[in-house]
Amino acid sequence: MTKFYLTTTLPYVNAAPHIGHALEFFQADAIIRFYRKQLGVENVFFNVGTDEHGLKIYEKALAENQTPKEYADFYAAKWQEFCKLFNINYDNFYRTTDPAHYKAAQAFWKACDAKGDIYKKKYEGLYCVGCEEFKTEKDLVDGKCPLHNTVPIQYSEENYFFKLSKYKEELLDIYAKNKDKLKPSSKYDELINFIKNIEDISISRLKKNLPWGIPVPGDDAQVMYVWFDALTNYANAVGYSTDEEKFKQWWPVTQIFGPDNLRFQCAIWQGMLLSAGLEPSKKFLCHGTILGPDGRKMSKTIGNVVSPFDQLEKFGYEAVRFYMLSELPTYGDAAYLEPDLKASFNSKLADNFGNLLNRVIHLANKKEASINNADLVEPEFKKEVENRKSKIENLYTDFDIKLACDEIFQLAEYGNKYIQDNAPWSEKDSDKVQKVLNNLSYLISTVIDLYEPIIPTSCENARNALKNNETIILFKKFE
RNA sequence: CGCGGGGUAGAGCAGUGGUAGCUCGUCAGGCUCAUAACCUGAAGGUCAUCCGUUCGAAUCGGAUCCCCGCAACCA
Repeated sequence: MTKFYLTTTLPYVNAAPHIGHALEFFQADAIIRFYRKQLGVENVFFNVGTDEHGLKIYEKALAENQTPKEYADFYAAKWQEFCKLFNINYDNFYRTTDPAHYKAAQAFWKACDAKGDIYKKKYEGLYCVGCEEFKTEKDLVDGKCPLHNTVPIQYSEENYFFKLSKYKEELLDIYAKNKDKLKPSSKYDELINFIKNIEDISISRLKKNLPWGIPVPGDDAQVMYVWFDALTNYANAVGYSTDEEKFKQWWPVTQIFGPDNLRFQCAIWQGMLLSAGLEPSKKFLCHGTILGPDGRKMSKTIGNVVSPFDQLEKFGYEAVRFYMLSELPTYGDAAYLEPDLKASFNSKLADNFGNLLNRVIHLANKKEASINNADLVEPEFKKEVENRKSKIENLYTDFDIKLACDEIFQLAEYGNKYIQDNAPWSEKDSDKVQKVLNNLSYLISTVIDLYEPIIPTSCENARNALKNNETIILFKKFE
């Protein structure tokens, strides 16, 4: 049986979830719900979690008079709450402070080390805490990190390095042979460019400077660089180093992440996998950035930040989710516009889909027609619905969520056209009425199935209403 | 020449070589089962500009102009 394993990136626990996270989680959750339907729940695995080490967290925790662990616990709980509020139905919530993660990350380290890919090097450099990264003089502008506008800390350390450069050719080869590994293809050149200039990376820090990390195996003076330990989670989550059978079943992973993660997920992490002797990730989905209503990047200074919690309160999780999945481009940047959210909800869900459901049930009750009999659906009608359905399923399979939504909308619209053309309300022949309404009930149940990954709660309500011939207002329109 | 994304109907977007599409909005008509919903038709674009490749370009190449991201929160 085919297995499907999907993971989001693990958000760094130094801030509350924002609308961009919501996008990533929505997309992942929609994809996973689709695959659960296709393959069965036992054949899909959905991993999310939190990244909880590193200097930034250490410093923030100290500033708030907490231990780093307390600080991380607080935020991890917040993220779990976030998932609950937005109905993100994960199979596993991974925390990098989990003791099991320590072991697995160390096992991963040892595997790379055994391959001869980890070496010690004295490093004198400027470290930017914001980036969690060493900088060279030419990275700096006026002695400051251009990304964070801060003066980097002068470090002189002997650290462990990972021979990432060793895998340059192999990585290039992998991508040359699998150009569709990364979606969207527009990111491909950027990635190749990065890999061509790839260098070995520092993967540890001195423990006396940074106690908040996973100990390097066999060297108590050092802890792993946060990125190194965090990335291994994708493998560890499905049993790397602890349950080989399980791991074999699920690996390789499909990953979804934002544009800033491209190099980490597609280059560095893939190099680590090669070193550890594991298969590279199966597929990468790189979503876009949600911009403020003014079309610019969200910023507190400008004041164009959209909060997922505010949106939830205002519109409910499904309207927000529907808007972000069906209206915004799946892979491009897009502005978050509340008027568009309302308009798309009103027209596509309430007027188109909800209203169709309502009028069909109304008519069926009024005309005493029995519906929901899939065997009696007219072949030609059935064929039309099935054709559209398989087209939509293909779009889902290719992770083109927005395009799939467009087609589902068209299918419901087809139902509205059909009922209009056949006008069962003025039809005298009760057999004909019966047929038309039964056909429509079949179409509606197909729409319900196809929309379910996007708006699960409403689809369940719709299914119940259809089954019990209850007329309901499925979607209440926004003012 | 720092890196990258983008400029397609009033708005938001699809569309990577073959007669310009979708949703919303607007206008006109129809229907009346339904959440003032539904259906039909129409108006509206020289696909940023220029040059080139091609039988043929929104789509490929070059140049130019403009917008956006690459400081903090952060996908």
